[in-house]
Amino acid sequence: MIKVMLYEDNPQLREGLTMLIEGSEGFTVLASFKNCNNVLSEVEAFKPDVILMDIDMPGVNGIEGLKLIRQHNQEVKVLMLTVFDDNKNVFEALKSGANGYVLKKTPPAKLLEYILEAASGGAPMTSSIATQVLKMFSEVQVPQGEDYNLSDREKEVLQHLVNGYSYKMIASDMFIAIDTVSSHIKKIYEKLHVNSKSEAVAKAFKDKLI
Amino acid sequence: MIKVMLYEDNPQLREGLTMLIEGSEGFTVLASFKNCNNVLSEVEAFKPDVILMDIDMPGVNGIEGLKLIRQHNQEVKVLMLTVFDDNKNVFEALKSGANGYVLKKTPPAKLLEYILEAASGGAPMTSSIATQVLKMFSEVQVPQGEDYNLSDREKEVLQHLVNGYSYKMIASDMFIAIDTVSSHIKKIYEKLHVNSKSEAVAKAFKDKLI
DNA sequence: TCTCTTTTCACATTAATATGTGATAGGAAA
DNA sequence: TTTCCTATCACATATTAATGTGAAAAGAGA
Repeated sequence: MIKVMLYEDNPQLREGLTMLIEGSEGFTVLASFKNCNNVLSEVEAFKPDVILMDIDMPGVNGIEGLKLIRQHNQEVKVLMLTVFDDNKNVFEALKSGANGYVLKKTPPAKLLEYILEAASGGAPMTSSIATQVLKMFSEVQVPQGEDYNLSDREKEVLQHLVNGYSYKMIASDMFIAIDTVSSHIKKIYEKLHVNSKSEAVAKAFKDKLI
Repeated sequence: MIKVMLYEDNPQLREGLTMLIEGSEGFTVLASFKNCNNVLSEVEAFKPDVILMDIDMPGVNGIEGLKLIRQHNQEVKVLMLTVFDDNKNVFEALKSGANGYVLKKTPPAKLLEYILEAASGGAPMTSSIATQVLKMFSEVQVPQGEDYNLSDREKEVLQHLVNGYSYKMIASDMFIAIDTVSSHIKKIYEKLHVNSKSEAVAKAFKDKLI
């Protein structure tokens, strides 16, 4: 028996969902609320398996509610329920530890399937949400950080610069003369098109050379 | 009719998949290959709707193949196919623009459903993959980089350091004396526990102060 | 073989940085 | 009101960094 809790401000939808879930074999609704104002004590009291969480609610909304829950409870599965698949909320919810994200227009049968999937450790997502999630990943595209053709020795020196070493320290660390360090650094600056240590360090971070 | 291309090194599986897809109403296999060595010209020649791409292949593997494809073609849907749901590959594939990620143990009927879903712009994912993807999101948590209590003016100076400005440039940019810049930087070094520009810049990047 | 790149070193000079000490003024907090 | 922090500026000095010029050896590649 999967124990469900419901957070949804619309009374009709709240009733409808309750009836749907209660009327299905293997599911039960422990309680339902119209906002997350007392989410912590409620979840603590009812100990549900899955929480259906609307995002747009007056008072403490669904995302804030999720965050509150996750501060104390990593176990309970939280399935976000929303009308819109807008990017910002999706990202925020997933980042905050949601276990799934489905649209309200999901057909009843599918919704029960999603609840079951969440309860058993899956990550149910409406297709349009999954597409968005993938898009977020591909937007993380590292802009193919240029290579600048640094030689091995030059990379080594750059790494030392990033670590905040002075020429003298680099020289002693690499067992070479300070003038050699200077030579390498001249070459590095030339290749990176910079002319100071801090610019080189910044570029190393930005282009993920290190 | 959904036009599918297949990259899979195992001959049995390649044959099996071909038969499955060819034998299904509305699907056709344009061609299949055992590695991605010539993926660009092949995709260019056949213009498939969906590519089923194995990850572990000798020669150019599936992830490299995907990257190659995405350099020239953003349209074709690429569905990654693999035995393992290991974290590194999943992330790399999604980041590189995969449209879905399914395990080989997926039942045939489900696989066809996934292909269809990919073709129509969805993002099919095996449940275990979706769970992983969500986990990645919640791990993105920025570890709340320390604050160091830099004053506004100090943050401004630090930003200039990160941009590679010299004391002189900062002074002229902020309309203050170079000695004032020096004072600010002394204070910054004190607060960040460093004692050089490049260390400060590195720390700024590492702790996301800028 | 010749050329190019990398790695190494040296000497020299100017510019920039790091650091110390000290001072003034305004605003916020105790 | 006194104290603390911030922001400003000044002077001084030692260290470090940036840049130029030049050179030699080793290895890769044409």
